[in-house]
Amino acid sequence: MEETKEFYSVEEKKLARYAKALSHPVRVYICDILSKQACCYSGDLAEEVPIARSTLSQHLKELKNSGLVQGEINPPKIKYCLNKENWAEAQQLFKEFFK
Amino acid sequence: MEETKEFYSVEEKKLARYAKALSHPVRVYICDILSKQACCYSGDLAEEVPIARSTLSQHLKELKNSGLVQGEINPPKIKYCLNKENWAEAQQLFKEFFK
DNA sequence: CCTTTGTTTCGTAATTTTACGAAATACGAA
DNA sequence: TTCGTATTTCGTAAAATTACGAAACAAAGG
Repeated sequence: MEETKEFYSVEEKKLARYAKALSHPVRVYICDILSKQACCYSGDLAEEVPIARSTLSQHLKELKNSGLVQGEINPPKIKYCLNKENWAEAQQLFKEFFK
Repeated sequence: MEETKEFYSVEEKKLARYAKALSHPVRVYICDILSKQACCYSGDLAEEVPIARSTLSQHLKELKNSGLVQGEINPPKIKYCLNKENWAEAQQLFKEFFK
């Protein structure tokens, strides 16, 4: 079946993408931390969160792919922060969506 | 590994659940319609949306399970509406989350 | 009762997600 | 260069998601 070219709006697709990034409690938890206390390291999270480091790394990768989070290399650590611009975009999209 | 009993907060889990419900464009689309123009029937959606009726039915089921949407049987049709109470809860959760 | 209408459930397949431990990578320090 | 630390990627497995068409269901109308 030929994809009905761009049936969904850009906003709908963006919102779905951000929602997907937030569809797992650990990713919500990570964002909660990042939004409340600036940046943090993968290792700091690994000590708190009840999952394997490799799994945590996967979740961080997904958050990065969604655009909500960015990682700054600061060897040998990697500092994760919110991506302010995309965070604001997501905020706006959800705000519009719910009203 | 024993699940660290209730590691995530109730809010984090609820938000993840709502986010999951909104993690597919068609479900965002359906909610968009329901939030803008009251209720509608599965068949009305099926005519617009480029997916099989059975697949649409699955998505509606997920929206119902998440609590965002409710269905009223009105034979032989089923009328879908937003669940206002849960909608408001989700709105509030996302609002708090992003600020 | 049989048919039509609107919708969901079933069976199935392909893809994606989630998870883990082991191995790889990258860098600074000894 | 070798070691130690911090983190990611790889390989893999189990479970969930997404999708479809066929079959089932439920109620109204003939």
